[in-house]
Amino acid sequence: MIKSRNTGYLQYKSFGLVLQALVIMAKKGDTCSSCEIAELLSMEATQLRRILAKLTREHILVTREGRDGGYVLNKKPEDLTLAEIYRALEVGESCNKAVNDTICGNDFGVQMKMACGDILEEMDRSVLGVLEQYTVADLVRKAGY
Amino acid sequence: MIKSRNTGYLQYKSFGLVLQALVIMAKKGDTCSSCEIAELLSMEATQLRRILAKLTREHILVTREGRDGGYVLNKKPEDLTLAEIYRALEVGESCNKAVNDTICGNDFGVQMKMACGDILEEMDRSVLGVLEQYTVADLVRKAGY
DNA sequence: GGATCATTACTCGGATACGCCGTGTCCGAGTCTCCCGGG
DNA sequence: CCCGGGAGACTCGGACACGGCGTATCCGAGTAATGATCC
Repeated sequence: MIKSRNTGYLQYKSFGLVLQALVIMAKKGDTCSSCEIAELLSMEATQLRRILAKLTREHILVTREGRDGGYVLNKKPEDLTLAEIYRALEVGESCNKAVNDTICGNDFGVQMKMACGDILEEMDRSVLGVLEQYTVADLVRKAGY
Repeated sequence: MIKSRNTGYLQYKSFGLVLQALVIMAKKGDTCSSCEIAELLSMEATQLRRILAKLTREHILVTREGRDGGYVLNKKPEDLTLAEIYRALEVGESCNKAVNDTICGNDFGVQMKMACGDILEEMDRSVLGVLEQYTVADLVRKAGY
C-alpha cells in the first residue's frame, strides 16, 4: 500500500462548487469576477480561484485580468457537458487513484490490480455516461428561471 | 457553503482496502485475523480493523474474538455483491454529501440543490448498477492465482 | 473633437502560516484454546 | 479415559498524541478602464 495522504476528496467538493459557479456565469452571460461568485456561494474568493484555474487550464473558461475582469465561459452553456467538467477536475482519476493507492506492490497486489482495474474503469465510464447527458444549460433550466 | 472539513475521501480508500481483504478471506474460507490481512496489504492492523468494523456493523462480516479469532464472511462470496460493500461503507453517500456541503443555504443554494439532486442520484444509481453485477467471487476468479 | 499617455483601480494567481482530520501507537475488555488435575 | 476448571494467549475495538493536507490570509504581477493633456 502506497503511503500517501489523502489527495483528492477535494475534487468532489470542487465539482460541486464549479457547477454552481458555471451556472452563475451562464445566467449572467458576461465576465464574472471571483469575488461576486464567491459571495453568492459564501466562500473564500481565493479558494474559488484555485479551483477555477483548473478549468482555465482546460480552456473551459477564459480569464480576463485587469479592471472589470473575471471569468467567461469559453463555450455556449448548452454545449458544455458536465462530463467535460468532471474530466477537467480529474474527479474520476482521483477516485481511481485512491483505490489503487491502497494496493501494494507484492504479488497479491498485482493480482488485485488486474481484478479491480476493469471494474474501476467501468464505474468511471458509467458515471461519465450519465454526465454526458447533461449540460450547464440544463442545470440553469432545472434551477428555475 | 457549510464549513465542514473533509470527511469522506477515506471512504474510497476503505473501499479499495476492503475489496482486498474480502478476497483474502474468500480465498482462505476461514477466519482471518486482522494481523495476517494487514501484513498482506502492508498496512496497519488497527486501521484495517477500524474499516472492517463497519462491515461488521452491517452484518457482512462476523467477528470471532479470542484466540484464533478474526473475521469471517457472513455470506458466500458468490452472493456478496460489490454494491453491498459500496453501500455499507457509504461511499456514494459521502460523495453526495461532499457536493451538497458546497451548496449554501441562500436562495441560489436552494435552486442548485434542486437542480443537482436528481443528477447526483442518477450518478449513484449508475455506479451501483455496475457494482451489482460483480461479486466477491468474481474478484477472486479475476485475480487468478 | 480626437488621439496619446500616465494614473489608477481592480483583477488573477502564487507564497506563506494555521487548524483540523487521518494516521500511528498503545492499552483494556472479552473470549476461545489449551493444559492440568480430579473422578 | 472423560470431564471440569483455571491459566494463558490471542483477538478486537476504543483512547490518546503526532503529522500532513486543506484552508485562510496576504501580497505581487499584470492589465483594462479612466481621465487629463496635447494636437
